[in-house]
Amino acid sequence: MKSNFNEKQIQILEVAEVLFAEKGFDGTSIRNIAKVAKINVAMVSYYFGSKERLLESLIVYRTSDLKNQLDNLLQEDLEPIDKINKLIELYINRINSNRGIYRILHFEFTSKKREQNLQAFSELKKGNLKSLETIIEEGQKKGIFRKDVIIPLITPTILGTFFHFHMNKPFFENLLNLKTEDLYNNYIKTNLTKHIQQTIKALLIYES
Amino acid sequence: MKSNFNEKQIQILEVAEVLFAEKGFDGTSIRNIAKVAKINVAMVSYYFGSKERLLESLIVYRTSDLKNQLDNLLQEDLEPIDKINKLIELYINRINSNRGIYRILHFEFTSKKREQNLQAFSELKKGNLKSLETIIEEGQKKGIFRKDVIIPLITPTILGTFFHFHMNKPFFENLLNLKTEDLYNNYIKTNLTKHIQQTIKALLIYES
DNA sequence: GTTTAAATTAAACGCTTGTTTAAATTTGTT
DNA sequence: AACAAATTTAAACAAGCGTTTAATTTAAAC
Repeated sequence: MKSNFNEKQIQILEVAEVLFAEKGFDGTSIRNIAKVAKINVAMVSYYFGSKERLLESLIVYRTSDLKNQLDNLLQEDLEPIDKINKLIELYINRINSNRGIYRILHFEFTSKKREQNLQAFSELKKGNLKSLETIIEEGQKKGIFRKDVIIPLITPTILGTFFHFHMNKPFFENLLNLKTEDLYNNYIKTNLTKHIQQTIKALLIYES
Repeated sequence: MKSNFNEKQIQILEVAEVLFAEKGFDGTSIRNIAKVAKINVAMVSYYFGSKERLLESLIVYRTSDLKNQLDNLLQEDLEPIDKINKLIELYINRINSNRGIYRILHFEFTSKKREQNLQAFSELKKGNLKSLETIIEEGQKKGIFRKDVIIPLITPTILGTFFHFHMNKPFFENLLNLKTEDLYNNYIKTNLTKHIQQTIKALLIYES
């Protein structure tokens, strides 16, 4: 898919992503973005109209191809539990390599004041949930998954675990001795991913 | 435990809590706090020194008695799994009835720029983890809990699930038809709490 | 090469920010 | 009642905010 933004716009968007993620939307000024991106303050208004619209553009720019990735996964020929594991891996990989925008989404779109812009984001989440539902129902029909799980609460467990870990990065770096960025990333890719997969598997398959 | 803050200070703190939670630290101005609390803008500086120190005071004011609650739980005469369930309930109840401050902690103390104030908060988290560890090791000794779980990752699953649900409140209100505040609260108290307990139990007890 | 449109700039706009000042008021003590 | 200390106030401060303006430079079209 070709992007609707030109070079200059992308340059601004990517600086904005870093700064919004680092210091929040309110904590970042247009002058701050302009300085880092080495452009004039007026360029943001010129290209995006306003600071608020810059944020919207950023979200469009970064989340437009997730749905495709999920659809591809659904059509693979795998056992339900393997699909779940792959979905967890996909989520974590994706969020982990787009930390900036997901941090921004997490921080800015949970507050009341931005509820009006929520629609596109909300549709994205509903689509994601639908994909998960499809996989789980398939597993239930096959008699592999238990039927008393509340499917909409599984996403919070997957994403919430990851986010809570990542949002408390300094704490866990210290606690688990993850001194370098590589060690930290590796811990996410292996231990944290495995923990989440293990947790969801236990939840779906366990029979008391 | 008696509070170190006088009436006027508490009045300011509680308004600040509401506004910080609602609009974020950067999104809330001292004049905004002053207007809602019906005091003069200068009073914040007079009583707390600065806006930043107001935030620190707020955290002290709201988190000073959690440790006691956890210690009491540890000394109860219960099976490990019941202690875990009670701990989950305690966490959720506590966070749920102090949503403001936990939202603020979650939002403000995960960004790089406030890392220096993190120490007191970090100690709190370490203490909480220690309590959880004690319970799980007890269960492992008794042969009830599996031994290949990564204990520090259980807290992210418990709290992360809750937070992710709560941070996406508008989405889940819509999805699950929780039209009133009462319905929403009740869903947390019953279904969400049960989901988390079920998840952690499955994780701890499941044997492949 | 001239004309037209797009991009970029510096400067200014009015407004809000956190904090300080110094004067006024209230409260407590003798 | 008189004094001192604590509290509260309105006003001012400099600095930063998002956005707009109008002039200038660059690029494209003819």
